[in-house]
Amino acid sequence: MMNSRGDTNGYLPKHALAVDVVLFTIQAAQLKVLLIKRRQPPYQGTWALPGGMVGRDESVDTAALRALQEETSIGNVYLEQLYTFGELNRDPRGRVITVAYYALVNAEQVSLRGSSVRKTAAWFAVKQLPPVAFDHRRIVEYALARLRNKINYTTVGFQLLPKAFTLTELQSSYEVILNQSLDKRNFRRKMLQLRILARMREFKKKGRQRPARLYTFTEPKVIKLQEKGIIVPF
Amino acid sequence: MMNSRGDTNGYLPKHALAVDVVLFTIQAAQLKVLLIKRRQPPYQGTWALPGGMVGRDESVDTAALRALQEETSIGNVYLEQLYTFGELNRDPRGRVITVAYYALVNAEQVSLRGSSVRKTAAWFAVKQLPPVAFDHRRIVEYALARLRNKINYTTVGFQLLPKAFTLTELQSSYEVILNQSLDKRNFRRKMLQLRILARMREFKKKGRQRPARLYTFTEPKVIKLQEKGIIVPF
DNA sequence: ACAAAAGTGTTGAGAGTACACCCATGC
DNA sequence: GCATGGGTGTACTCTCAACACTTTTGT
Repeated sequence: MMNSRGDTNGYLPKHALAVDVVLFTIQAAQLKVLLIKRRQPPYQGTWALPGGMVGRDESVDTAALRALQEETSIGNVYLEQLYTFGELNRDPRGRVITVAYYALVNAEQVSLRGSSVRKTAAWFAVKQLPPVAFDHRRIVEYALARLRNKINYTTVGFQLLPKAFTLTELQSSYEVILNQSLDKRNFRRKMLQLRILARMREFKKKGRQRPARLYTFTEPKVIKLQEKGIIVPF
Repeated sequence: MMNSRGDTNGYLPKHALAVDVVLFTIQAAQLKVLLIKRRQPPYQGTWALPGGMVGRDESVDTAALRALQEETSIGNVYLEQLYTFGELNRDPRGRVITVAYYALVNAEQVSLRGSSVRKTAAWFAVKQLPPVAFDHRRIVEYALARLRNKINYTTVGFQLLPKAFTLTELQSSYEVILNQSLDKRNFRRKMLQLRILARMREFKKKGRQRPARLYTFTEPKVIKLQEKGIIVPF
């Protein structure tokens, strides 16, 4: 019999606790997610989110970071807890509760540890996900909704870009995430008047067009904009 | 050695999993939280959030609801998952991970099961919390931030009111949550133009002033407003 | 008649939206 | 000189924000 915290009369149920991470990046003007091909049952041979069990002596956040680093080599990542999925039958092996996270990286800063014999990791466009294991599809949807929402009033979106970027690249990342096109002049005005970007001396020369001015994000980390936000939703 | 989901080589760490619920209500023009006086160590005699361990055969959401119903008698509650706190040393007894929730009730619809010998439950103004057990202070702060944010673009706030309410009561609940006063005319115009409220025939007569028109919330449940929101933040 | 809360409009400022052409470069 | 993406300004609309007086009731 168990009534409230700690009042367990000697019986304390324990649970398998997992973490799953939706790692987003932008490649080839598409929003992509990292998936791992499972080598063990259940769902053997099916793609799944990077994840793992939470160890006895690590925090849940640490476990999420570790899961990511087992599949990729990345230094700084923006990692944020999403939601905990605690239904009874989400894992065919039995009761497993998972704490889902999402993470954002610049495609250039990450390399997959795909050489391992035991695992295969690959990027998939969010719009064209293969069949995925467990309830991972739902988790990806959830993460995407959060990301779409959050780039409107925070600067998380900058995590997907390299340190120096052009305004066109920035706009393109917003368009890919929101899945809609934005007005170039309005976007630029809005971004510049937020006083978040520093104009660099350098230009980006790519190809035979006019070089584009490079900018950097001046804030030390992700900031929450107390104003009306960056891009107006919907 | 443990690498990724299910790849545990026979060793699978299991964890004690708790739920904690921040139950908000409005009483005497104050935002209040329900706390329970602990009867067992650790933190014996200290106030704590209602909560409990997640059982083997219940979902995490169910456990949160159950924790609430052990302390109060309430029917429908708005209950939403907040965040999972998974640090190593948040509980002096050892590793306990907690999934925090927040809930909103109308003060008239809830009655405390305080008659039990073993427990004492009481409402405390959020502004004047007593010392609380574990990291529960942080959880309350987190819940408050979420609530403040959410009433700006959803209708969760309506959960704190009875079915029929006056516009003044509605405004007052917003003011209490946001901890700031709002302009009466602007508030009413904004609320009415959302087309969410139905004007009732009845009036509320309280005392010797002019009677106030009663309204009901027309939507079946909480809705997310895709527009600019209800009250503009900050 | 007075105390108390209910109810009601207008104006100015700022932000959002829509929209089209010239510029700098490489080939 | 031309193809390619880079870069720029203005006018209209709409929402937000500030602000004060009249109405209805009970005593």
